[in-house]
Amino acid sequence: MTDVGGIAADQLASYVERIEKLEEEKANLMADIKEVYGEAKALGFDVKILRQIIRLRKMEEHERIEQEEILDVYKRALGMV
Amino acid sequence: MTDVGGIAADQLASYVERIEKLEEEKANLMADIKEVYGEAKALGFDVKILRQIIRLRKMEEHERIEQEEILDVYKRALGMV
Amino acid sequence: MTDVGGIAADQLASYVERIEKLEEEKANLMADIKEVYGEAKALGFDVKILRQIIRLRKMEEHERIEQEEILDVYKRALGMV
Amino acid sequence: MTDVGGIAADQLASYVERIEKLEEEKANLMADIKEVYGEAKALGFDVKILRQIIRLRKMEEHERIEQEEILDVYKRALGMV
DNA sequence: CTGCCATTTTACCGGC
DNA sequence: GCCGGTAAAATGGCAG
Repeated sequence: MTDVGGIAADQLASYVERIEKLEEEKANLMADIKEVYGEAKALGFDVKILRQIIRLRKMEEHERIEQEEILDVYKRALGMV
Repeated sequence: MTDVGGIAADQLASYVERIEKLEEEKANLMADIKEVYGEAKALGFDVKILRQIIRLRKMEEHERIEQEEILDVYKRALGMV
Repeated sequence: MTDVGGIAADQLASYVERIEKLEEEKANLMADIKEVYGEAKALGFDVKILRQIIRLRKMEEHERIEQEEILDVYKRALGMV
Repeated sequence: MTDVGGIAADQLASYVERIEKLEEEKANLMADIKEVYGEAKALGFDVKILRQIIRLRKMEEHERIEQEEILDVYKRALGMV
């Protein structure tokens, strides 16, 4: 299982590489996002509020999903499958 | 400053859109990363350790050494050898 | 600063102890909470929903605070101190 | 099962109360812990490392050793010496 | 027993 | 330089 002498070392290296590549892309995106916030700020928008907006819009979706889940739970509880 | 009446509303909408688009891409990447960890796990690698490796490699070498040294000092002070 | 040979070792040990003690109490509380959820579940309540209730009630308070904060931000933005 | 009409409503309210009370105590403890870390920091201790220590001490000794060993194996496999 | 979701914890980043 | 809040990582519980 964990004999990382032999070909497993190559596999391990491969996984590490793939993850690091993806993480780098992610870091770039995060930097982009930050930049956008910076721009907005430079134009006078309140970043804190802006973040709240983003969060709320995300939540609205989640909330909808969640509501559906609750509904579903109750349906099941009532045998309405 | 924050009078979001007039063209500013458009700007605000634009920023929100841009951010949400970037965040979506980010979410996708995160899903990809998760998937890679899943693969590695399926082949018998220890995911927890793998994450540690990724974390360690993110640090500058000297920084990592330094932290390990401090940790060691604390361990000795506490008799954790 | 970090010469942990000498009295500093005692200090360090003291901090570690204090933290561990508090963490233990916290762990106990968490166990208690879990137990309560377990009881409720045993009586037929849906734990997931119950958690949502708790979360919502907590949020309502936070939301209120948050609203006040936003209001404050806008007041400041408008020079209404 | 989840018909919360009748006496069950009282039960539900009771559970909510109990949980909220426990959560409040938990919040207090968390504040205390934070305070202790703050004190330690004020005296020159490295909080981040201190947290690592606490985490390490939470593990069983042999478990900790084992993890360190696996980590070492992975490091070698990746040429991180 | 595995994968998923929620919770908790850690680290980061900005303002004061 | 610290402190607060905010987001990411990691851990743990639960269901299927």
